[in-house]
Amino acid sequence: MSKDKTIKRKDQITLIAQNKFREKGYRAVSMRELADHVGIEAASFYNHFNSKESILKEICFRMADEFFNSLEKVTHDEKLPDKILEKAIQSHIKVITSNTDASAVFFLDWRYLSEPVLSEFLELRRKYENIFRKIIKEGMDKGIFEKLDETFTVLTIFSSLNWVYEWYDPKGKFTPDQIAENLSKLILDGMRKQ
Amino acid sequence: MSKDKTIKRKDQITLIAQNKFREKGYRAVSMRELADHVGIEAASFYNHFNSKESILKEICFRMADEFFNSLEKVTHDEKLPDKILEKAIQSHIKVITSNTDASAVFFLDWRYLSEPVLSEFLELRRKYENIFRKIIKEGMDKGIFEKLDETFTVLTIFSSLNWVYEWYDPKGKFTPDQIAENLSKLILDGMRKQ
DNA sequence: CCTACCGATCGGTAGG
DNA sequence: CCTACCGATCGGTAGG
Repeated sequence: MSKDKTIKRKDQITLIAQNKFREKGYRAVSMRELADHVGIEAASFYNHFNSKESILKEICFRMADEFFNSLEKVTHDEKLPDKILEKAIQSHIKVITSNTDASAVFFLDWRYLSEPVLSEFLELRRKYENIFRKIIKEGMDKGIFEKLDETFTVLTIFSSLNWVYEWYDPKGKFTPDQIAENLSKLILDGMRKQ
Repeated sequence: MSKDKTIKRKDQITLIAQNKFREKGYRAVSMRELADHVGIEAASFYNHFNSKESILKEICFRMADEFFNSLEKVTHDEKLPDKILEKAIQSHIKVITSNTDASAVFFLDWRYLSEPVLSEFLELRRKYENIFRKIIKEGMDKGIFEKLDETFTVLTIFSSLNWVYEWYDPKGKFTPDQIAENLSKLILDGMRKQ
């Protein structure tokens, strides 16, 4: 029970930290400010986290997990490169739109991670991007996609996907599925051999 | 002559600040660190700038100027929506690739601007985006582009364009013109009516 | 989880 | 452009 309570408090802190980091940026949020929102003293944080940075680490690596778990299902289910890519985009968008605050931190504040955690993080990101790259390469090799530079294509795809946290509004006119559909169409039509 | 020297020093500071802000993020760079790189004492900054934030302001608004000036020429020269959009993308990419450090600050650190400057900045950005939006709307109305949500389309275009500063390498395999060409193709083919 | 506190560093100023 | 300095705030610790 005491264990349960601790875990809950840790989650609560993570949630509030995500929100404040997203709003002001990691470096602009102090432990005292975070403490005010949680309703404890700043010193009490250190019962749950070793440092300010370890909160950031928690947020960034949780998101990485989400992305990987979500993508894994897709690559098992589909076979055709354009279908896989479509589903992968959908899965990626789902993760972002379900965690907009954490996404902002994941995409913007990861740079404040220090070594060796920083390298771990970048390695994860590279691995994730490589899965997309492989799908794209296969589509090009099979003549489904136009032959373009792979790195360039992956970079462009991710830049449009990874901006969604910035403008997605749960109460807006697009559902996550509609965003994914439109984005897929725009991207796939641009890539497809004509 | 004394005036000339002052202006040069100010430019030198701006250049170094761009570089450090890009590398570590605005909030993570101290006046003392900047001073070390410039080769003066931290206190001496205040002969050139009123505050740390006014350096950031200088960088952000210089970039805004560059974007506007560059776009203005394009909209005067071309008439067809898809041609205008192509040229506008090229001009946008040129500005980014010619100022990668300043671009990073422009795209990431503008959020540390405080009011009322922040609102001024956002207003400029909105104006710039609206020029693109108009071009796109015209293309849709004329049946050149597929009818999609304009906001969505503009957001997606900018997200892929505005990520270029992150990976562009002057010594890499793509010239700015080639990047613009590939990006235009990917985007326009995705949008064009088929 | 709190009180009490630390050294370090921050942006900025006074005065020359 | 520098020396000398300011108050405020930072992340974090000791000890209970």
